[in-house]
Amino acid sequence: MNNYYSSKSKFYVAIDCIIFGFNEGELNLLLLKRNFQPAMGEWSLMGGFVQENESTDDAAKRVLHELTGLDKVYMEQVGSFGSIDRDPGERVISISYYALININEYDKELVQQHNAYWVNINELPELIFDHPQMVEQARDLMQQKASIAPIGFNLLPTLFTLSQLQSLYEAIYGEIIDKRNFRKRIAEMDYIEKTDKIDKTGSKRGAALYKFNEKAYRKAPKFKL
Amino acid sequence: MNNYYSSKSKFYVAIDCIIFGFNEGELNLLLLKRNFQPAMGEWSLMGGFVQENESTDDAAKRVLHELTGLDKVYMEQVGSFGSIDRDPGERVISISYYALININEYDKELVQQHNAYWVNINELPELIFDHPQMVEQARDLMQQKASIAPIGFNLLPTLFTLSQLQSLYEAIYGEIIDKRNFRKRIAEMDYIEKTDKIDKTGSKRGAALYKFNEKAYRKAPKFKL
DNA sequence: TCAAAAGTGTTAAGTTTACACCCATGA
DNA sequence: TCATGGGTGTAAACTTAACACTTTTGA
Repeated sequence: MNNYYSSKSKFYVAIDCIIFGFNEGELNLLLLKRNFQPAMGEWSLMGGFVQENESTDDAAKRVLHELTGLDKVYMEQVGSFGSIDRDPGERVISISYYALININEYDKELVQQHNAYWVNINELPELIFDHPQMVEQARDLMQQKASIAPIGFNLLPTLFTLSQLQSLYEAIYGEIIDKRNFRKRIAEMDYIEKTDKIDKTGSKRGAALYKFNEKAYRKAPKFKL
Repeated sequence: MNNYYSSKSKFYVAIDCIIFGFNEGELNLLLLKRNFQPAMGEWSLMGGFVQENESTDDAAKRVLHELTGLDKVYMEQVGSFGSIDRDPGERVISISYYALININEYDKELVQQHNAYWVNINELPELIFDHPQMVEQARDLMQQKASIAPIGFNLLPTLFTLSQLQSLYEAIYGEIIDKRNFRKRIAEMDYIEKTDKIDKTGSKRGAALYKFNEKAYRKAPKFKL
């Protein structure tokens, strides 16, 4: 250590993850009912401490992986939270990230081991520390980002119906969307491709399944929903 | 310290400030030509380390104050930067904030002592570490925020002409704006109030001076530029 | 046969953009 | 008197929002 840094303080730096999932028309968060200290028995976000050998982005991936078993998940930094007493046990500076996962693909055993549950985002329990603010900021940021970039597909299966997609955006924005206007806008996005597959689970008639074509999107990256 | 935290690593946490000023139709950043180690002689953002007795937001205010002498400045967190080797001297996690200041009101002596200079944002020198990314993110965030909230006024004197205001927004967006359309939009914002004062410095004819009425804005907070 | 979700176009309203000349004044 | 920035309105283009009925099929 050279002299320049020697008189400075060091801090614990934590990661907290706001994990979004989408199921049956509702946005959900994956929350821990803590079976460990501190704040045992209370609800919190999944978290962990940054380690020496990893960047903060890598730490966020690791923490998400520890709970869900998932890799290569869409994550975005929300920001850092640095009030002196935000964690009553110790001074901890936390960096929060949100993640968008397909609710069918996570490791259910790991989640059970952590005592984690999907909770409807409109019916959240009380959360510890400043986690409510983290959730609020994550939600705002995700909503904003989802309106200008095609990140919503991370919350859906590879193949989805337009009704599912619409219902997802209705959940993200918290408002209903006109079906014809919605489909008109989707039709203009050539990278949202109709497949020849039909989903029969959602209706008697059956609905066409679509997929998001990442490569085609990169060629014509215009998106607005 | 309780057992929960004891095995975890601690980190230096720094603040870096992207300080925006506006002068003669141009956006500028206040940058240091470092007369200290590390990276002496190179250009960087103003920075400092977070201390035990302050929140990260307070640390950002302190760091800005150390350079400019200013208090109560509009600041917003850009995000945290946590690559392992971002600071080649030591592992340092940095949180960056941008600040909007009135270029007429800072403490010039302090700035001189720090060997800091205003640099046109379109002619920036090479910056150390990951400061270029911080600047880019700050610029994007500020531009985005300026379009939906009346933060631009922080870059102007209390009284300003519509030409100055337009020129500011042209600098923020990096594109020219139609004068009549611009003034139409301003006229709809009742909280941007015409005073009976005239600025004669910018033209022979003289231009009406306007002011931003914060209280009136809070009653009808609609803004879009 | 009917309930339930899928699918499909047109029009009105609102917003955004383009555009050109006169005014007041000090040098 | 003229060069300079200040100040003003209208029409066309475009975007967004509102709206209702037919189709398919399994129960």
